[in-house]
Amino acid sequence: MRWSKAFIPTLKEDPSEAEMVSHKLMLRSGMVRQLTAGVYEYLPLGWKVLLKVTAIVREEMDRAGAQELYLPALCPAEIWQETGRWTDFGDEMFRLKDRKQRDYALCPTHEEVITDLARAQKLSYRDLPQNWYQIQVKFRDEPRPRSGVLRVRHFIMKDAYSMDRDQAGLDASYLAMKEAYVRIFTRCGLKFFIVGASSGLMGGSGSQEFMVASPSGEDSCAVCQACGYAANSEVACSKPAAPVYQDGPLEEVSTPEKRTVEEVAAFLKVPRSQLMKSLLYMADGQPVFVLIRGDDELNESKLQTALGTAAFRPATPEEVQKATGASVGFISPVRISGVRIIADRLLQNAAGLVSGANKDQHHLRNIFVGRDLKVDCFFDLRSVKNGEPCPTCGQPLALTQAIELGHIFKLGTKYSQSLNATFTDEDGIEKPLIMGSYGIGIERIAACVIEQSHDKDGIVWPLALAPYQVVVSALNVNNPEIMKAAEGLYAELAGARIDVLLDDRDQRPGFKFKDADLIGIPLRVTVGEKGLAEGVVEIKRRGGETVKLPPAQAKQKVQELLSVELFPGK
RNA sequence: CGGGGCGUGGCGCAGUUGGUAGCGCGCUUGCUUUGGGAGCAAGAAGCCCCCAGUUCGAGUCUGGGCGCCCCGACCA
Repeated sequence: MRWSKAFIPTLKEDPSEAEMVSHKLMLRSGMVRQLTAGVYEYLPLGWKVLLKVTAIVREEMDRAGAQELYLPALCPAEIWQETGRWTDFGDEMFRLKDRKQRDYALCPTHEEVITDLARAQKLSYRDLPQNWYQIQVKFRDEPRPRSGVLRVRHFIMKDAYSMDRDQAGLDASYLAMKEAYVRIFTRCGLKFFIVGASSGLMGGSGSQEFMVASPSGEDSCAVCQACGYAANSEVACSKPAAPVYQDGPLEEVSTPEKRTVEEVAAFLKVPRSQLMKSLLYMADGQPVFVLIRGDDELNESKLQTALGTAAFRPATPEEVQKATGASVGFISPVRISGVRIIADRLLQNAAGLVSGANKDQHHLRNIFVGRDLKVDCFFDLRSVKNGEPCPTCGQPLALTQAIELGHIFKLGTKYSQSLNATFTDEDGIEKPLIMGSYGIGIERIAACVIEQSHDKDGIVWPLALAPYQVVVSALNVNNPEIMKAAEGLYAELAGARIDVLLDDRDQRPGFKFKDADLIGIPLRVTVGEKGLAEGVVEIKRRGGETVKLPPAQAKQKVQELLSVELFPGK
């Protein structure tokens, strides 16, 4: 490609809407432009990078035995209604009607479609296992798109779905995908880690996420350096020290206008850990008390698992009044009957607690959980805090912000059962397919690589993802000698099937260097008057050292540098 | 959905007590220049987010919308 003909609209200044480095650099390097909130256009340079990413993904998925197919993004409501997710997805699903007023969705994910495909095939155990994948656009009406290409409403995903006859088969399929993911992210040059994760709306028995540490990440992960325990905070647990409780007679105390944990603890001169937060939630339309220690934070992901439903929310002040007779801040399950009570495990056998008296401006002291209220069930409901002991080895856990790049799920039979997707086993009996699902955010890979690999001048692409591997900079297009040498090299490199860009723009050298650095091309071959006077061209690694050598040897040297970088360690 | 910020040439921004819009970058043309985002000269390019008001007169004041960004909530 000749730069003079290429559409690479670079920007000298940072666009004001961008906050993250990757966002700024993607805009400045002319990779992407925003069309509207959470919707991006990929310009030629950005698209080339995505093509490099998807090529790696395809190679590794194929190597792992998966087969590529292509499913529609437009999908009728019926199959979503069959699994219940027409409702579960709520506002996050883009919905539309056709001319006959039939409901459709723009698919946010494809379990329903793939399962529908599988059930129509009347599979035999002989056909199994199967693993089908696609690289395709997904639509999600995010409440708040942000961070450039990281959280968007329209994005490309590689999604794969495995079908097995039994759990052992699923385990093998899952492991194969996990290994493929490790290879994919490694080849993309990413530093990543794997955490145990919540299955959320997807359902199923277990899942893991592939994470890249980043202060801008939206997920928090608890990681143990000592034993390797790593989990998303949605599911992470810890072994906090067992508190010592002092028992005493239940008593009511006046606490005028003291509503929050801080206010009450300060007023009564007790540590926050001695308070019991009594939260009233509405779950599937029924009130439920959720109890947690005063110094802990309720983890809503864990609460969802405990409640077994996603349809829950904090009760309104009116609902609180109706259930307890008091206002928010002065309630507890003590002396309340007919309301389900769930509590964090740390409150098991807890005594001497302070919580609301169900009477405005009053609290209770010395609440003894075993005596004064009856908890229906204890769960782990609290969020892990930085530095708490690891649940497996006891060493301190570190909380790290991270970006989710991929997520793999053991779905089991959630979709095959609700959609009746079965196979016929050896014994002639139809059984539900045991399924797994595996996703990778394609754009996120590109953004995370930029986050991890850039300097003050711009992107530093690893060779595997670079839109061009080499740029030949002809420093003065009005000098025939330079142009002859540059054109010659360009033709030679292109002929060797190297992705090469010829900077033949009528610009000053500094301008060209800045641009080349900005878009992050790994190797730059500089053809200028200075060099030619000595009979050499210069080959410079992005952000690295320069070698000078005669033009005739340049191609070989470039190939050498490229092959070293493409197969690191070999 | 709560809180905050911002909408003015393609991009980054300025615009005073209300008086008919400007700077830098980019773009076009010419000349000079050519090793880290050149200089000079001449140009083109603006429904000042939209709609209503107030006013002789609104980018500026008032009201109502819409859009975008950030924080939180939410979220494979």
